[in-house]
Amino acid sequence: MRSGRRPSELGDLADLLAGPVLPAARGLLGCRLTAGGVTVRVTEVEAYAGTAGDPASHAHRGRTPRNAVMFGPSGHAYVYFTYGMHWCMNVVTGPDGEASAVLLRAGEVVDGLAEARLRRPAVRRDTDLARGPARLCAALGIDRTSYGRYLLDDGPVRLRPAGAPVPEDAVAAGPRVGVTGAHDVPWRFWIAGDPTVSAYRRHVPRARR
DNA sequence: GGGTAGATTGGG
DNA sequence: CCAATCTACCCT
Repeated sequence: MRSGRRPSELGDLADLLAGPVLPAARGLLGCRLTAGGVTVRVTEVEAYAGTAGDPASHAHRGRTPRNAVMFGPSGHAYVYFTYGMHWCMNVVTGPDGEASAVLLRAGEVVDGLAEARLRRPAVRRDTDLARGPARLCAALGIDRTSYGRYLLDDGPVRLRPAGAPVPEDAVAAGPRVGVTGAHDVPWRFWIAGDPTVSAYRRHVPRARR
């Protein structure tokens, strides 16, 4: 896409995702993700570089069956299972062969509210439905079946450009949540003041038993 | 093959 | 603060 512009067309979004991960992460803010009858507006993301110099990336130690899709072309979903119970979703970015990706950390449910509530019955406030990477996937019904899916066509999981562009000065940046290292790298981006942005939690290694 | 830490969440 | 719950990945 033309540099400095947020994606307004599907082609712009495809070009953005094919480029460097940091602009891609910022540009994903405001985009719509639809799955399972629910649509969210993305409000918080984190960038992860490929094997080069990002110890927090799942691709840091090279290609494995789990992270294989990260090494492929951009625009596909990298979905992983963690803590024995949660699914999280990334959008693969960068050129084919480079394993960068953007974690979708939170969103605002803008359509399919009833469906989202069915999947997250304990939630009280609508702003909590997709407030967190695993909560977002739960609200949308995203699991292993979404692994590798291309997001820019008319498949079951669809990513679309922002309805209203997010102004540059409305984007805040800070350290990534839950990562053990690289706390000096401000690769988490969110829409400042948005109530659906997840709370920051410092990573605490679990005590050994 | 075994041991361990994990891009989290919900409850106390 | 801590348990839940299980998998991918590295190696005591």
